[in-house]
Amino acid sequence: MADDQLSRVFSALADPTRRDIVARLADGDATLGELAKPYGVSVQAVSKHLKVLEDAGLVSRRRQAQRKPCHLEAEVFDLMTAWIERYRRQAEERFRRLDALLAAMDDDSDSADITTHDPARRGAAS
Amino acid sequence: MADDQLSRVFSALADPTRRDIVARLADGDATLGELAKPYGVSVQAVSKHLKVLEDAGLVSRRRQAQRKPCHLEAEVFDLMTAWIERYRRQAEERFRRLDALLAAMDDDSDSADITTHDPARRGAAS
DNA sequence: CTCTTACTCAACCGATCGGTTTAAGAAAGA
DNA sequence: TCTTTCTTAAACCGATCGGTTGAGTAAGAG
Repeated sequence: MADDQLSRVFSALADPTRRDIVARLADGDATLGELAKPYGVSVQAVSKHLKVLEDAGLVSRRRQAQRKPCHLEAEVFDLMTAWIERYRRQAEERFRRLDALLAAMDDDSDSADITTHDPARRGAAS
Repeated sequence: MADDQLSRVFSALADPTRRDIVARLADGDATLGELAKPYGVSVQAVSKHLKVLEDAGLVSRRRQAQRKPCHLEAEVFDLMTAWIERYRRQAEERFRRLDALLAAMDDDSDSADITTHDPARRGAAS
């Protein structure tokens, strides 16, 4: 995997177990042992998941006696939403312009062939 | 990798090349050949990237003569932002309550009721 | 029909991933 | 100190990933 933070964050959240861990940490800090219980895997496996989340900056941990509770660092979410929103907006702006163009061509129709974008596709989710 | 769509979307965007492809498609549809040019890898490699994006629902393609232009399906972004916002909000709400609790304990410092936040509560995800 | 363009399929390769088991810290309590 | 509890490290394994090369398909253009 690439070593930039955005890649690490997306990659970390690509795993359902790690997303579930994040979901539980949104509710409150927890230790490795607590986090590991619900899953049918070893504590060591969950420890690895935690390390991935930590490397992505999504989780921080501070030693506290023997324990080392995990804390969700929600700010990193902003990195993703910023990226996502940027290109969503860009795509939407592009659609807006295309729709305007098509509308204009509808008014005075018989010029220009438009093969670059099929308006029938708009709004078709996946 | 897990086979649910959220995992596929996060996983697809965990790769910088694929994010760059998405960025370029936000600017307008493009063919495989066009997309492949800037990268120092084979056309086949880029074709694989496109397949990953297609399986995630981020890109659609329709045959058009020999070509098969790629089109960005920006609606899938909503799936991610919904997930991200949910847990960001949840974490922020939690912080808000904790701050309020600490403030209350500061005001009248011996009757604090710590049961308002139950750390054992489980949030389901994925 | 042949040639060229655009794309895909299949096999392979090294690296990484998610999991295991086994072993080794690190900190508190007896 | 010895024990117990919680966490990490190391080695290993099968599966998947990102890339390659080489051959194959689809559809104009001559």
